[in-house]
Amino acid sequence: MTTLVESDAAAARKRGLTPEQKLRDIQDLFIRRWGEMGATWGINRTMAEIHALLFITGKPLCTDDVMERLNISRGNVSMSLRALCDWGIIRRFHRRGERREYFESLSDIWEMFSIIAAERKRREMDPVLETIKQCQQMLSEQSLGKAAARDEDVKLTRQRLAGMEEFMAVTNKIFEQFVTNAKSGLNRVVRVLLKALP
Amino acid sequence: MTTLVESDAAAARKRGLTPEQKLRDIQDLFIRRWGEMGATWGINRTMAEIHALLFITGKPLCTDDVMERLNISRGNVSMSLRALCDWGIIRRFHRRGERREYFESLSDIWEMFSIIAAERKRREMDPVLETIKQCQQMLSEQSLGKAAARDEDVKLTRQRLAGMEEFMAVTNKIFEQFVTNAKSGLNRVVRVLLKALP
DNA sequence: ACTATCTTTCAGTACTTCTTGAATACTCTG
DNA sequence: CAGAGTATTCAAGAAGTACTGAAAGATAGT
Repeated sequence: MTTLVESDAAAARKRGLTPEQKLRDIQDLFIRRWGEMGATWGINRTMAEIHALLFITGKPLCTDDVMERLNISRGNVSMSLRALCDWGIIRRFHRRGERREYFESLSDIWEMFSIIAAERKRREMDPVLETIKQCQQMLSEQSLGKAAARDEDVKLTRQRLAGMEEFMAVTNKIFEQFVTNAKSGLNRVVRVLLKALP
Repeated sequence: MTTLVESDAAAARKRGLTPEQKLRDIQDLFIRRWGEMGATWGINRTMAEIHALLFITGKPLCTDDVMERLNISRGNVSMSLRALCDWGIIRRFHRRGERREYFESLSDIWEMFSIIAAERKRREMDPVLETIKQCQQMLSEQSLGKAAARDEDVKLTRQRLAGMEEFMAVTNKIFEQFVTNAKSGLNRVVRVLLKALP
């Protein structure tokens, strides 16, 4: 796949494309890869590609720009742009005297990452932590009775839950740090981490 | 959804289930949640559930145990167990004098996390970093020619690529730390990080 | 109020992924 | 080595997701 893309671009260059076309090819390379990555992380490929496009060009684009560039339908673009806005990693924006709306990506990757991390923590990790606590509560001596609570299997499960709780709690904490220290602070976090390690 | 599960379990308790059944209900609660979470992270729900089952019970189980417990077909269980083994987060294992094979989950969550992080880095982040470098190379003055290389749009894209490269590089580094410090070391990493932060 | 331009929605379709179950392969044991 | 018990594979079908295009909904200008 990559090979195909590469050789297309390479061939094109030799055939003497305009600089604009070359730039476009290079951007497409990035866009595709980003889309592929998104797909494996549970983000729909098209949405990831649209975001990659807005990010990599660094320019505000309108619906038709995106449609033309990525060959997708108006409806799809509309829904995906809305979703990206909901996530908060692109901004709608309006040009005086122009009818259509433009969209542009946040430019700071650390900030985008913070936003996404916060949201995924809230949506996916918090509920798990809650469930773990609930399970622990249900496995307590009060809930089960003394005899049952001493059962080997119960003890094992309790142990596993405790391990998982610790893990989730620490992970959550790290996420929180990333979130509250967004932007400038984040770099600090990372520098601290990297220096402190062998 | 949760409410349904909860109230089922609660009702059952009142009807006087055996301790084994109660334990089972509680484990199921965890298993479902874990499955849901997996799904949003690009891991197939069933696979996540099988892993959760092996993890939470802490006991070796055979194919039929899993089939019966989660109501899934033999073929599906077989394939999912293999995939989990490939990931390296569960172990196949053979009991003397018994014909069938058993499976058990690693017990250390930090270790499992390391394993998964390493693999996803390799499969998903490394290729992106490589693509970014390739794009940068193609945008260099040598590749584009002097005039084109000074173009505003080219500069913008170069800037975006640089930002992304930094981000990916740092993230990769963190992942690497997690991986090489697996197990005991990991806790240290985390403690360092958490203490160093406000 | 009408029109031109742009956006959103959504039913239907295309595509992808997951699951099953039956066929096949493997592996012990007598 | 026959056959019982188990495991694996894989084609077909089911379920789930994503995408389109056309129609309806907005909004701004006249």
